[in-house]
Amino acid sequence: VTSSRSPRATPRRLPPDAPEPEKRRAILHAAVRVFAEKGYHGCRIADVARGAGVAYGLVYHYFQNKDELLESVFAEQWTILLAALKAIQEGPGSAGEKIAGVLGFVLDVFKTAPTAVRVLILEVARTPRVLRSGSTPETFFSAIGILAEVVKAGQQAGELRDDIEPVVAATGILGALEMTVTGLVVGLVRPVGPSEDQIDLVKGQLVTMVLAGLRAPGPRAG
Amino acid sequence: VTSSRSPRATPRRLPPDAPEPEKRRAILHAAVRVFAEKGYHGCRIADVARGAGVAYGLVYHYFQNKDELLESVFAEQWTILLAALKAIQEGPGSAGEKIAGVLGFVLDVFKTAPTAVRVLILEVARTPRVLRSGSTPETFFSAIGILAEVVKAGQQAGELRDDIEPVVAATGILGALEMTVTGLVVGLVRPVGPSEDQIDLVKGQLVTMVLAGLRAPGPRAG
Amino acid sequence: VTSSRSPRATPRRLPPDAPEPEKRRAILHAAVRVFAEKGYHGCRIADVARGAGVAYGLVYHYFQNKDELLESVFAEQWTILLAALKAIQEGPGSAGEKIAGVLGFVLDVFKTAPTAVRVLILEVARTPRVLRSGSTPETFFSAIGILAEVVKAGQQAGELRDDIEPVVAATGILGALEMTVTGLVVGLVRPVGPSEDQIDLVKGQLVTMVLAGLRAPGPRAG
Amino acid sequence: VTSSRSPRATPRRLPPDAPEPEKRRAILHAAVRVFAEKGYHGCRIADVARGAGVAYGLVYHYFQNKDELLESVFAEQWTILLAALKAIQEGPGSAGEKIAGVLGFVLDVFKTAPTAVRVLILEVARTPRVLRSGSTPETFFSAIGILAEVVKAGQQAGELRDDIEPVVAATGILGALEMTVTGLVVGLVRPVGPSEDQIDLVKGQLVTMVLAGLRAPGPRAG
DNA sequence: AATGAATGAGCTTTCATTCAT
DNA sequence: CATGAATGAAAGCTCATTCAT
Repeated sequence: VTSSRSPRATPRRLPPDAPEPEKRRAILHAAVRVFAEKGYHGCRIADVARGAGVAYGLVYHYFQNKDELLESVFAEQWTILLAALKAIQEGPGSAGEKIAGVLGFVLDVFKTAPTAVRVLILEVARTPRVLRSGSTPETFFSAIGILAEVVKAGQQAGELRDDIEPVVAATGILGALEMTVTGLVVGLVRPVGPSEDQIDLVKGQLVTMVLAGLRAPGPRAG
Repeated sequence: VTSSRSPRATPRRLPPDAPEPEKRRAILHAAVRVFAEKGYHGCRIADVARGAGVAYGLVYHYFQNKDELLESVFAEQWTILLAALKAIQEGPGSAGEKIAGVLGFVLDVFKTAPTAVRVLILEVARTPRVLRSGSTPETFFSAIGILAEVVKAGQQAGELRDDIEPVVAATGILGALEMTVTGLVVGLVRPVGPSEDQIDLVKGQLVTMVLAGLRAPGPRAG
Repeated sequence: VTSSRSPRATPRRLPPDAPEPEKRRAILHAAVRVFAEKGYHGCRIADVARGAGVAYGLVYHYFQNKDELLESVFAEQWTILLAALKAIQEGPGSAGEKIAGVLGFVLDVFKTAPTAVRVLILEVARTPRVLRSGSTPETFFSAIGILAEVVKAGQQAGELRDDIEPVVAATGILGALEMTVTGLVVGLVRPVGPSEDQIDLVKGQLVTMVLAGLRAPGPRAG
Repeated sequence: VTSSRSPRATPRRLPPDAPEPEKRRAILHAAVRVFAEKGYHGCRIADVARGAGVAYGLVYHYFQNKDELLESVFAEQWTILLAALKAIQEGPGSAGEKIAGVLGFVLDVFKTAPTAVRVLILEVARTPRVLRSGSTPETFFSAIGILAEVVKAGQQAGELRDDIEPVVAATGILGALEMTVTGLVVGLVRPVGPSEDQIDLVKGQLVTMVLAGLRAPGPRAG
């Protein structure tokens, strides 16, 4: 693992104005695929280049090094996910509806882009320290933060039980979600090649369970 | 010329009767440490050998190769964990108590051996396909199976709600547990260097939440 | 972790059209030298690379692994030799002349490139099964086949005695040739540093003996 | 190749009186087998020990090191062969009969112990310099020497043509013999699993050819 | 922007040899 | 005599990274 090399001199990110070159895109996409397929360490940049149909060296033209490439993959995926979560958080609806929204969103994305979700889910928090720290502050744990906000709001509104710390609750929720997706990915929860209906079924049960676990044991809430 | 070698006659596993050699133990222990510290790929067998205080080659005397070594680490840890889960499952108590027991057990172990738990938690299901498949059938998913049994029994006893499939429930529970441990490990849920009290606190909240999520919405159970 | 690699898509052989890179040549040449000097097993890749004046890794850029490298050496040398034999076979002249031609050709080559011949002669059929089988069908035994054809033609023309099977004859001829070259190589037949005259002398005697052994015991051949 | 290690301190040959220990025998036998099967370098002493059914270290009890072991194998085999050749040389009969005797002897031995012959034939002169030189003066080339004596005697007796140097003749003869055996071993000359009759056939043709090649072109000798 | 040959440090694996028992 | 665990140097192979074109 050569991660801790030089202190990132020129972050070869694009100048903000220029349109993103097509091949950079291709590389990034290929990286997601290869990454999802072989994991962080099994992912050789030769594979990525081949997968993108570009020359070996071009990867290094667009990305400083392997770590920056993978970091970009993460960043991109997380940016999307976090934006969605934030939108849900700031949108209308009760805390319960928002939580259900988050669970539903992730599982819906999974239906259309299991590979990307797989990358996000299976590899996060298992990548070298260096990769996570600093340069990519957006991680699973940002997601936990957002969800914790939702929970806290729900508690203050009396909707959710308040004998559980928001962070603990959020952690549990996302854990359950992640493992469920993992289960779907590896074919545990359901036979592989996930039919959408099955996923919806699972989604419903997951939402039920999670909300029941958080709902304030109010005066006969139903 | 590795080509003309005959395929290892004697699998380097121990004969089942013989007592395990002290140094094999040492290597295994060192492997857990190094593994936990550097992750699967950062783990060089040179480190393991040094950590165990043995010569380089001895690792290869006891283990076929790096993969088999790490596989053994997994297998060992899982064997322990699964045995404990099974004991809980087959022991006395209601489904709720058993589930609480599982959550408590894992978090208790974490208090005494965070490193080992970390290995189990952080690296499992993130290791190369090859490693997981076949040789080590005991994985996280066996654990899910056991827990699903507990849930099913609870449902049949009318103790737990039955509108959630046991596997889905078990997946959610273990997911929440895993993410909680991860949170503890990476210092999200609480500041690092986990004081036991804090862990107990978290444990209580997790149990509360999980059980609330599963309990049958009975006639005013309180 | 070599396990999860996908089996090399592109065989590192050259595309048949492209001109052979200069350094590949250099590596091959160096391999012949080192190989001849130290034999199959004494031949370390590091030596070859150093001998060719290239970096270690480049060897693996052009050749899959050590075995493939040495296989290429063999293949190349044999290709040359077999082409020459075929040319002789298909050329003009009596069977006796052709046999003499073969013997002469090999010994002449030996005069100018003893190293290469040495590789061919001393290492052939002593290399691991794997190396010989399949991928390099051109071996000593193809040479025997060609020579057997010559013998058979000579027999049918009444020039050579026909109470000996062509294959047996060819085997004997090439055996005598090989051992003679070996003798020259190791300095048995003549003091080392073979003077050309001495070789010519030996050549003459060998040809005499071989032809006498095969000639049809005709009506007073003289 | 660790051949050139220390200058053989204690040649751990047995004291000449003691009977050879049974296990030493076993090791030697196993060495022949493994050697024949895998060649000089593929032959690991672990294999030999296992093949002999003795402990790893015992090999080192009886033999200084790997080279000495293999040397012993050679020495033993050659001792037998050279004794036989010498007996033939010093026995009665014409030069032609003696040459035929040598060819016949080797091919007969091959019928009963192809493995041993294979070792002798396929590996000789391909083993590291060190092994051949000095300690084991008995090599293929001693055999050539003996045969050359026979030829010389035949020439002086007017039986064999004298326009060929004895050494050259002997080299050719043994070369033809070796290659023929090789051909039999690898199944070129005849389908594998050599039926004895086929070998006898080949033997007859080989003798015919060799003698015809050497016989003095006398006054109508027939 | 694009290419891919070239580099070499770093890691895994092998195996002859030693030695305590 | 006999054992086999222990040692460690040596060599094969990988792959991130560079660079001339």
